[in-house]
Amino acid sequence: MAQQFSTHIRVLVVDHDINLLNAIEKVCYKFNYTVKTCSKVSDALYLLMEKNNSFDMVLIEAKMPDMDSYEFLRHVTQQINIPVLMMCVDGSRSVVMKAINDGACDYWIKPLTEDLIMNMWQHVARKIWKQNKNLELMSEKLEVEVGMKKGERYDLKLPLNDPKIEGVINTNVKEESFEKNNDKPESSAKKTRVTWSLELHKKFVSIVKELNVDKAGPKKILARMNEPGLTREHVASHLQKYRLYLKRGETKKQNKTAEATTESKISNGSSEFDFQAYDASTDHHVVPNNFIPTNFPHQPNNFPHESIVNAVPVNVYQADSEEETSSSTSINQQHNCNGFGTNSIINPAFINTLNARFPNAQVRNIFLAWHHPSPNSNDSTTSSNDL
DNA sequence: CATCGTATCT
DNA sequence: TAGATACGAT
Repeated sequence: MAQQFSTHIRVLVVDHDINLLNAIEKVCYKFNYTVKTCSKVSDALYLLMEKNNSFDMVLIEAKMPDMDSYEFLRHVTQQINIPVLMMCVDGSRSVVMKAINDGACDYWIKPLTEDLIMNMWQHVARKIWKQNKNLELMSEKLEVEVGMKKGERYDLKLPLNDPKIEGVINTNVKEESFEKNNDKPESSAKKTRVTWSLELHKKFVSIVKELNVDKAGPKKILARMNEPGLTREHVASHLQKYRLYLKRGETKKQNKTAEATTESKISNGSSEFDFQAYDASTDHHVVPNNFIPTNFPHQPNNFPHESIVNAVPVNVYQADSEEETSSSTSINQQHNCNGFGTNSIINPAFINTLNARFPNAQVRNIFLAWHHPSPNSNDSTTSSNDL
């Protein structure tokens, strides 16, 4: 069963310890990953650059002799945009947080177990899903089986286990590249509504900062974002909001220093910013160890997923430390906005991707089930041989 | 013209 | 509220 999970995932493993590389490689074979190992960061970089799109994810040791792994991490997550997992014997909190802040999607404390590797495909799946989410456009809700037209999105009332899902997927696969064809004829281009996920926003912010304090125009930002489907208008609109947010932040700061004493702030509920934990520069979106991420992929309760234990994923909506934010927004509420909820929106492009990556129907369904837990998913694969 | 910034709409 | 759209300015 485990083999199905990892089908077609290509992973690059980087570590100075050849023995470990061999061990990992072996386990990767066992779970059917396509794996390439190298013992130097520079080699890894070269491999990634040489031919892009040749790997789906990277697993790298945090302390490498020849080059700073974190630099590598930042580069890969930002420029190449594939998930990077870090691993190290050092599991101290600061180190882990640094890794996560720099973009690592997980952190494994050595010694590793087979389970970690067995489950690492999930990071790729997650990434794909998030990307899909960013491009989401909510057009008219259609019946699943009726009138599918190019470029439209479908509101799949995900009936899990419903054999129709298979049909839908296959049907949609036929029409590919709906964003490539610029059919002029009378097509009233549907404007996509972009959801600025935290990830996307962080990317945005880092680009704005890098592009310098000054006028980072929508055009330039867009160019560096390199996100298919994203338009200048999208960026412009977001930039406007972001600037507003920055302004509010400043005035707030002033008010704050003015009233040094008598804090007494019960966050008057009103105008405290909720602009989605905006400010990717601070650390407060990182939460302590053993926090279970709630904002993504709800897994069926018994889904094998021990790897997250060591991870320190992000929960955007978790109150930030510096002030008790508008507390009333419960995390549970956020669940609905974030996950697939009851009605899931899935677009054809995403289905294509999903289908390509997980040709096995069962795996796809598991992936979908991931967002739509159902009581009858049973998994009990557990093996933990130390490497 | 293209792009940007702001106001306004949904 | 977040994101899209309209529109005048540069």
